[in-house]
Amino acid sequence: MSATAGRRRRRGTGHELREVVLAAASDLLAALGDVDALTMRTVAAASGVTPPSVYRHFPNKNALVQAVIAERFAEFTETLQAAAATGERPLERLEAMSRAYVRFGDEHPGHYRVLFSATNAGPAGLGLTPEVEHPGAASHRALVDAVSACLPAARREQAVPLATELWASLHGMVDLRITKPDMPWPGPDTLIDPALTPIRVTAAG
Amino acid sequence: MSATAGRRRRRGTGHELREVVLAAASDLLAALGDVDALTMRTVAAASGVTPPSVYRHFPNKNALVQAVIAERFAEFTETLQAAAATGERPLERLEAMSRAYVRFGDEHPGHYRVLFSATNAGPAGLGLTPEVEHPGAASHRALVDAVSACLPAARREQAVPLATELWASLHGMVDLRITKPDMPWPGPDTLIDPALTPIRVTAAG
DNA sequence: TGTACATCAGTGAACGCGCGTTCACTGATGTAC
DNA sequence: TGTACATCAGTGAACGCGCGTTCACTGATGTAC
Repeated sequence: MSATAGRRRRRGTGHELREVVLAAASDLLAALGDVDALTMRTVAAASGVTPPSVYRHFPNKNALVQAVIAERFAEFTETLQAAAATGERPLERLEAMSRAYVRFGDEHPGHYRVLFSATNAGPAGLGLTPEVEHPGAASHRALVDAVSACLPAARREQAVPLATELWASLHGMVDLRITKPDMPWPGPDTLIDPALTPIRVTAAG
Repeated sequence: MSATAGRRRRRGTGHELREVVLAAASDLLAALGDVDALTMRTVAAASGVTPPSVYRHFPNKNALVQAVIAERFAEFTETLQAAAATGERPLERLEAMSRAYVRFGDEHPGHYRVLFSATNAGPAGLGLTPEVEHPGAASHRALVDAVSACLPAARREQAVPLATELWASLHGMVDLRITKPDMPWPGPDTLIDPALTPIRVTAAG
């Protein structure tokens, strides 16, 4: 993040600055919570470098943002999976995963918004092509799998709608807690338990 | 929206253009879904007028945006209350209100995002002062009241957390359906019914 | 070991653009005489 | 009824700014001889 290295970088190790720039952009997006508010100039300054240097490592702003998003989605997916690994029974694992989801949003509100609040349409949209898999697809699969594991084989076809409904609840509480921090929000656990009720009912009944 | 009136407006009726500008800004925000993507120039052009004319009726962009938000929140609140009026029993009324909430988001995705997705912090934040009531406070009260009416008197103190949880579910499904339209979303009714379960349980048990 | 050279990650300056906003001005209107 | 005037909602042009991005250039480095 500082300019100590300057121009003294050695040949063949040119990816050092790439890492620095990526980290700076990630930190700035965490603070800003908005892709449009990020500028190449502030990324360069936070990396201790002039703006054109950033273009030696990323062809344009969108490529830089996409790289950060890919990194943070990977981290998010790992967080979910690590939490799920702590439980014994499938329902415990799903509950741990749900709590980890909300905790990620609470602890990284800026990143959460960048990952989940972008429209990908209109002028502010990211240039995602339908050919490539969405960078958040892995986390979505993790959630569907965790729900599926709770259901008896005969009801597995309900995993997708049930996971979607759970996702909506989790996303809603995280997003509202971020955008309306002044409201008297109940603790996350108060909200997570009821969100799991439909899955418990389907699993048991 | 057209330039027919031109400069021929009469003294004392100067609010005609104010209405035109307000409607143009509202339509543009519906299409853009993002306050930052709205420009005073496009508002002026859509109103059939030059940019400085807009400043005869609104002191700056933020004031114009706030006026649109106030209008649309009022419309949203009326939509919720009108839907609630159709039901007989309190639970029917709350269900009708929930459906109206989701329908509003489906039918006015751009406006919904402008109303509920703004951060009010950071560079893109709206200049809301804590002194004045939030423009969406009335709709929130309507939801709390509808939940409260479903509960026996002894459990009324749970109205706020239960309403918050319902709000999170509704907001989550609307927001995700808007931002990820390519996903295979189940119909809204499939998602609304489970979201009401905690309230049904609390009302009955 | 010493020197000439090719490489390429960095720089300083600038580009064109669109933005919110301001300025002096204009000319159709309603009013006073 | 006719004319001079004050009003003020509109205009055309421009401001300063920050943005993404490009350009020719530089100078420390590793390599070949």
